[in-house]
Amino acid sequence: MGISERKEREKEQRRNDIVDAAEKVFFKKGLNNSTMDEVAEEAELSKGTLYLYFKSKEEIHFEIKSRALIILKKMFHKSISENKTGFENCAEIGKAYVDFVKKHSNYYKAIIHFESSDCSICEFRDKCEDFFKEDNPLEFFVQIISKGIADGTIRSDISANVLAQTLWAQTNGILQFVSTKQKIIEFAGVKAEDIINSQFEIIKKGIKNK
Amino acid sequence: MGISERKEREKEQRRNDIVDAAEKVFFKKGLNNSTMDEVAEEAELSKGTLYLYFKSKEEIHFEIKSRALIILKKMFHKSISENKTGFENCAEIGKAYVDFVKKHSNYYKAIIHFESSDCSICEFRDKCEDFFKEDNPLEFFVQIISKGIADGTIRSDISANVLAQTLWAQTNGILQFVSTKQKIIEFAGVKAEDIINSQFEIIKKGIKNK
DNA sequence: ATAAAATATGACTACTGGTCATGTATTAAA
DNA sequence: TTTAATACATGACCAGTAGTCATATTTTAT
Repeated sequence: MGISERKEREKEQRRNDIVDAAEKVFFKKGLNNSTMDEVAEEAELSKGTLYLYFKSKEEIHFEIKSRALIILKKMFHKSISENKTGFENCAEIGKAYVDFVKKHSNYYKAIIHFESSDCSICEFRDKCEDFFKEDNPLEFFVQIISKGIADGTIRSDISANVLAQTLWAQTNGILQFVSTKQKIIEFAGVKAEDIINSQFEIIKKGIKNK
Repeated sequence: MGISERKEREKEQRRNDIVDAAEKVFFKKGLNNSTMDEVAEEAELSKGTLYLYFKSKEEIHFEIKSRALIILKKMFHKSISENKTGFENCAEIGKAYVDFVKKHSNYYKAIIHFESSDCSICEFRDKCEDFFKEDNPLEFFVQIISKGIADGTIRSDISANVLAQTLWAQTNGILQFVSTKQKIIEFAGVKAEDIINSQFEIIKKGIKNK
């Protein structure tokens, strides 16, 4: 029987609608200035219904972050030129990330939020698994690093897994810094661009083989 | 007359007492689970009085972060061996930062909080200036980098200012990652230590001259 | 047609950051 | 010493909001 399947689809659809509504509200007014009542109104549902589909405001926000990661992963994929070396691919991915932050700064803020807090949501085993499944750009990055190690363009004394996580965390630090500390950066008489370029230069030297 | 000065001192003292109390409460229960009433009780003052000395809960938290930066800066200073090269000093500072996070994880959380949010408190010009004054470890780091460029042990194609900010932001990314994502890291079968070592290795290669 | 299950509602509660009218202590002036 | 003025302290109170739950409606199964 297809009824339960249809119901499942509808439920999924409604979850999506709620996230759509939340996105509009959160992106417009910021997470902390948005209320669940506003989200409910935007979704044309009652507040109680939101809690039928999500455990908390934070969980909706987490869903937005998941969307962000999906978009980011797609941009990573698109950025790759198959005929280039793993090392060159790495630079392409880096550029794609910078691009993503420029184009989708609101989505990036959602990523920052969950990168910088040991969110209770992530405490569940299955959410950890999520982190390394479809959603996550990191897994793809590991592949590219592996390719670079295999083709001899990336240093081989650090495992692909560790290297990928290191670069991911580092780069998040940089992007977080330039996207939340603009005033301090300009006060110091530096340009965000310079910091990003500097990051690329350091990494290039830092991971190149020999 | 010394009266107004004494009053000034007393006021400063009281501010400190309040921050002491807040620290106890925040560190024990976490910022979000702590209430101003609890802080008031711990400080043996009424809640209204807290607001005579601080504009908001966030401002008290900001003060805790400032303390964290002072401690960190001291550890940076202590870590330096005068007779070594700028390049070697950089590694010492890096180690000192890792040390700080281990020893003072609560203080580090306060730093993370303000590194990862474009906090409204920092919007004022004078707070930006603070960022580069007594409190801030970054200024000292710039000096060390400059030393390294001068003694030829650190690459000179990136300005000391830019390089320092880049490394600072990067390293924050790493430390934030390992201190908030332990579960994900271990789930991936990696050790936090490995990521930190990997970071050091990349940076060493990345900033060494020639 | 009817019972049961699933879904939706919005008034309500609990909590908490921040305020403010009302003190009380301290200092300056008469 | 008395009085006025200023600075400091208080806690009952307010406003805003995440999350709940008894009730109502719709959908499905019998």
